Amino acid sequence: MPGTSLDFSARLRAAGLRPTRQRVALARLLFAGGHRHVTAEALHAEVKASRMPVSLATVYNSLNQFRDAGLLCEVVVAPGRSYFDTNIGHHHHFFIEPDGELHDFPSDKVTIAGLPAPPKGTRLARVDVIVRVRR
Amino acid sequence: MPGTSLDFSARLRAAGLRPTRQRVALARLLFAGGHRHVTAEALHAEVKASRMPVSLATVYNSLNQFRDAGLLCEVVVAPGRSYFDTNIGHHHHFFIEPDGELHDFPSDKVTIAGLPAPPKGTRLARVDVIVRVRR
DNA sequence: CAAGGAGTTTAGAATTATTCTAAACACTGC
DNA sequence: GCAGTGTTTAGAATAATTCTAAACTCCTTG
Ligand SMILES: [Mn+2]
Ligand SMILES: [Mn+2]
Ligand SMILES: [Zn+2]
Ligand SMILES: [Zn+2]
Repeated sequence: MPGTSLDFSARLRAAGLRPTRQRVALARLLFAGGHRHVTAEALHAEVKASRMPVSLATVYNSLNQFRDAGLLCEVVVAPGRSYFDTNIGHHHHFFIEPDGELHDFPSDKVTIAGLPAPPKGTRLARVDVIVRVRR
Repeated sequence: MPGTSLDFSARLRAAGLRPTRQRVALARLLFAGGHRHVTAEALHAEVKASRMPVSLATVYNSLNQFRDAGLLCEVVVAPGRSYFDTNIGHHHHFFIEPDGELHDFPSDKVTIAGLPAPPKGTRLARVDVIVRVRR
């Protein structure tokens, strides 16, 4: 029986976050099913429809905390449009331009060769590839 | 003698834009020197310091028009942080995380192999690679 | 080289995404 | 249970950007 509150409590605690009712409710929405790409507003709409509504500020706080704790990552595709991504493995994205849909694709078959060395005094943190497509 | 107003007028006209005083002033700042990565606010500050100040709304309008006309492209690196880029050739970016600096690197030595086919009903528009580095 | 109309600029208001504030609230360890 | 600290919340604030509609200017036409 996956998806009990206890699972999410433990997971949050393991990440150094108190398992409050709000965070557990959000974690369930985010992590119970498969991977998701979700905006703060969309997640707020979802949780508002549940029996345990959560304020928008808490949705933002929680998403930022989850990201900082490594439970999520954030993908910025356009000005004012950022998605929180429950897939934290190495992968890249298709961005479908008119609708704003994001789709994952695995990075293990993608090879990026010939990248120049990072500028002096800097260390590589991450390589983001966004493949923009149109209908 | 590169950089006369006439050059920029012609260039704007060729792009289908009326060469107004404001657009010419902005085009000079953007295109007279080498390639630039500039935010709307930064360009507004620059043009305010000139003998021909331009309103912030016009800076935004012009940057969007220049981008739509293919004179610029826009690079989004973080929520609420987008740069207008006078380099419209194929290239990619280093993003230096704490400072927010953007640096070009040419794409001709970079090979991206193994990209999956675009989702059904879509056509590839552009591939953005952002290499995020930290100090 | 006049109009005159379409396109452009502008100040300021509006919108959107996000963060801040500070008071109320709730986990947690004792 | 209680205290204490961390969390939540409504609402205000901030930041980036767009909208509005009135004033202005480029450019074509006569
Ligand atoms: Mn954020
Ligand atoms: Mn824009
Ligand atoms: Zn993803
Ligand atoms: Zn560039």
